Formats: sequence, structure tokens, C-alpha cells
Amino acid sequence: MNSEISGRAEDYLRSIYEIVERKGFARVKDIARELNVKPSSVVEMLKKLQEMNLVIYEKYGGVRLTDKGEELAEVVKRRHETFRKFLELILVPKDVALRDAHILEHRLHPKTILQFTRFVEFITSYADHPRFIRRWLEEFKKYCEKKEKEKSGNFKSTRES
Amino acid sequence: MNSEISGRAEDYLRSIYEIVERKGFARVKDIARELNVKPSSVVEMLKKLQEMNLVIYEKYGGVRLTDKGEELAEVVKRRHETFRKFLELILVPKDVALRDAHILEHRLHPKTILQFTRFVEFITSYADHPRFIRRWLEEFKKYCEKKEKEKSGNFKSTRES
DNA sequence: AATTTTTATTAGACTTCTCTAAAATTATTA
DNA sequence: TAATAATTTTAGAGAAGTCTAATAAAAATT
Repeated sequence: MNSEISGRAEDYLRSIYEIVERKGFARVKDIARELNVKPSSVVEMLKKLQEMNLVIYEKYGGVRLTDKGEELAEVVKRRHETFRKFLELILVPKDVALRDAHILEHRLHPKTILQFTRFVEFITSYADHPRFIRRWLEEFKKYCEKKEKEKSGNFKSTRES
Repeated sequence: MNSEISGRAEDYLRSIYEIVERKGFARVKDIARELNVKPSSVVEMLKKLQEMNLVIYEKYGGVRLTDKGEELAEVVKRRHETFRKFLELILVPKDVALRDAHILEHRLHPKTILQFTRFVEFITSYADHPRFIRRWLEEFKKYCEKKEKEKSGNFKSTRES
């Protein structure tokens, strides 16, 4: 009845999708490690995902995504990539970007996601061509470097609000 | 012992801060309306916030922020503003931007928040000056308009992944 | 094949935030 | 001021996700 999927459930879906993608099948253990939870929590969630017809799994057996589950996982993954790329574009360090993309990817309005997507598209597709985008990116980088310097040379300032 | 504050608690803090700011004092009812929860939920949270020394409140009386609470609320509010501005910059409609800024503002790494902040600073402080930033914003706007047209003229396409 | 190790599952508890319904308090107004 | 209305509080329960500890099943090793 309730076709709402929780942010957490999306994490599980994406995780399963990615594990399957790179090693052919997903085990409870893998998912647990990837999401930093205990195996028992994974089993709980798998039951729920099965309820929702997003995965098929049998006790002690492997986990597969249904077509519906795979579709959804792909959407989630694309979203994730968008946010990861975006964060790297605004010069968030790679490891942090990866982590925080997970946080950004849930619960935003489709309009918002669309605009993030376009922004990233716009920048990346134009980045090697017109000078003004490249120049802009360089300018921003310089701006950040300047701020970094200010930070380290300056004791009494600049809380990271 | 645990000085971690939950995202939800931050919502309550910001809400109280803003209500006090515009009408001098906050009542349970106001907070409930602003956050779309029942008054009983507000009372629950107020108890927790008091535990953490972030608010002072007496039964059936008003709510005030402590110095610590106010400080934190201001940080949260600044963060919120940053995200709201950012979303409007990438042309998310105002109402959606307001809503989604709430979602963005929690749990991101300080580095990420810092970069968002700088990005917004960079764009807004340069926006009236150098041509290339203005040109860039205009270019992005055009890009979005083109995409909008494609969307409406096109039946079988462009799911909003 | 029997034993040990690894992995998966269940049961039950806990946390955080929420709700409803009923009771208590404060405010309004007749 | 007495009655009514609005607001706040409590008590108890529920949803979502997590955990630990015990148990079950599968896989690996001897």
C-alpha cells in the first residue's frame, strides 16, 4: 500500500546494486560492511525490501534485485554520482565528497535534483571548451586558496559556521 | 555526556530562534506549527534541549534559548541561508529551495559546508563585477531554458532521474 | 565424514522521534 | 467569577532502524 521508500532503504538498494555490479552477487556480510551496520540489521532490511518487491532473497541464499529494484537503484546511483561530482566540482575533498553525497542524495525535491544535475552537466560538458567556464573554475580555485591561506595565517578568526 | 546534537534537534533550535526573532517569544504551538508536528512532540523535544542546556523553559511558560543554544541556532541558521541561496543560484524555485535547504543543512561534513559557503560567497560577491561570472550565470540560465523546452516538446523522454 | 569456522537468522531490547487521547493549566469572554 | 475555549502536558504506544546474544545453516578444514 505504501510505496514510499525510506532514505535508508535507498542506501541498501544502491549498495546491493554496486556489490552485484562488481562481484556478481551480494551477500549479507558485504552489505553490512559497506553500510557499516551489523548483519542482523541487513537481514531486517532485506525483509522489508522483499515486502516492497525490490529484492528477491532466500534465507541463507544470495540477494538479487527485482527489475523494479534495479530500476530504482539505478536512479539512486545516478543521483549519487551527480552529487559526488558536484561536491568535487566545488572542491570538497574526494573522500568527504563520497561520504556526503550519500547524505545529499535522499529526500530532496525532484526539482532540486534536476537542477543539481543540470548544473553538473553544464559545467562538465562545457569545461574543456569555452574559456569562460574554465576561467571561472580557476577563479574559484584561487578564491579558495586565498581563503585557505587566510585561515592558517590567522589565529582569532574564521569559524567555519 | 553526549554532546552530539541530532539534526532534528537543530531544526527545533532554528525554529525557536526564528520565532523569538520575529515575535519576541516562542510558544509550543508556534513551534509545532512551524515544524508540522503535534504540540506533544514539541514538549518532548524541549525537555531534551533543556537537558542539553540549549533552552530554558518552564511548564506552561515561554521558551528561551540559552547563550549556548543561541550560538548554535545562529550557526544552523547561517548554514540554512547558505543552502537556500545556493539552491536559488542553481535556479531551484524559491519555495522548493526553502524546503530543501532544511534537508541539506544537517549532517554534512564541515569541509563540505565550508565549500558550499565559499561557492555562494564567490558567486554573489563577484556577480555584479567581472563579466565572466555574470556571463556564466546567464549561460547556465539559457542552458536550463533549453532543457525545459526539450522537456515539454518531448513525450517519450527525459525521466528526471 | 566429523569438526571447526564463517556466515546468516532470530528474538528481544533500545533510541529517536512521532502520534493520540486524556488531564492539567492558562486565557478568554459572557 | 463562572463557564468556555485554547494551550500545554503527560502517559502510553508505534514506526524505523539499530544493536547484542543466542541459534542455525553453510562452508572450509582436517
